[in-house]
Amino acid sequence: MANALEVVGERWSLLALREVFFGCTRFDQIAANTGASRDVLTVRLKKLVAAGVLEKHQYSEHPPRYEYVLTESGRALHNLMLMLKEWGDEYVTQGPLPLVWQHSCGATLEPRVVCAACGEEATPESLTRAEQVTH
Amino acid sequence: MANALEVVGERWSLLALREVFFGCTRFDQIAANTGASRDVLTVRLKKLVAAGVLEKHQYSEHPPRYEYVLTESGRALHNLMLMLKEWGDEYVTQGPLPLVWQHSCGATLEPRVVCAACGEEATPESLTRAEQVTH
DNA sequence: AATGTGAGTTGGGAAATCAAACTCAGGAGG
DNA sequence: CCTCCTGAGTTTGATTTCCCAACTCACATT
Repeated sequence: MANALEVVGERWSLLALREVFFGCTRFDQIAANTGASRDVLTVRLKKLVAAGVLEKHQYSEHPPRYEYVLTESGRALHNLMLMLKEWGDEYVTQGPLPLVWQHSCGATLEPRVVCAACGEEATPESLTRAEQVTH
Repeated sequence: MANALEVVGERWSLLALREVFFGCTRFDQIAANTGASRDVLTVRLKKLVAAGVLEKHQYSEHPPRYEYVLTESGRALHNLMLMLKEWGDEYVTQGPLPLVWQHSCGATLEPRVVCAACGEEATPESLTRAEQVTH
């Protein structure tokens, strides 16, 4: 957790990534939609690129224009963002939700975290420490 | 997401909550295990209590001693923390993982986010915007 | 009486944040 | 050709936060 937070735990990082997920990949859009100040956003995006979460692509040479795209590592943050939104929706946000996801099965998405092996929910009580495993 | 980050998005908040999940519920323990400075930790814990994520219980009157316990809202952060750890393990942490969870089914936990309705994975491609729903 | 512990407070300097203005490269319009 | 506009940052100067070490205060222990 601490390692993950080193990379995406600073203010604006996750909101910037949310914008990229939404297809807002350009600097000015991200700045406008997140509310981050431009200087801080510059630093955050550089850090995310350095960490391999985003890549900076030049999509036009004349004039020089850039966009930020997700790497695999960045795309893998989708689950984290779903849970963050879910918790916020459930316990923080008052009134109507600004966004509701519909799953391809037709239902309104209610995300659940399960064990990949057995499909049962991963609750705090269902977990115990395992012996060290080399990564 | 932004609302959730307002509550748990500041530095040390999630690490403090991790400690409480681990059963380290006392101020000095949390400070030592997270590395947060004591003054900042004081502010964070107060904010988490105010937000209804933690409760401060006095478990001894003479001498006066306190512990922080999770509310339902706090316990609901478990999923978020699992995903944060999972992403860090997968894309940030080098070398052996400091902690591996075993699910009650016997397998090493590999958390997956699925749609509660159909049990299929909730990928970015499987989601579309739904119409507004009152909370 | 002296020392220890838990749970913070306090103080001062370093670092990060903010908003607004500025830069720079390159169109677009007249 | 001259002026205005846009995207993508930089710069600047004024706040806020953060960090760390030392201090407090109420009890307990030796």
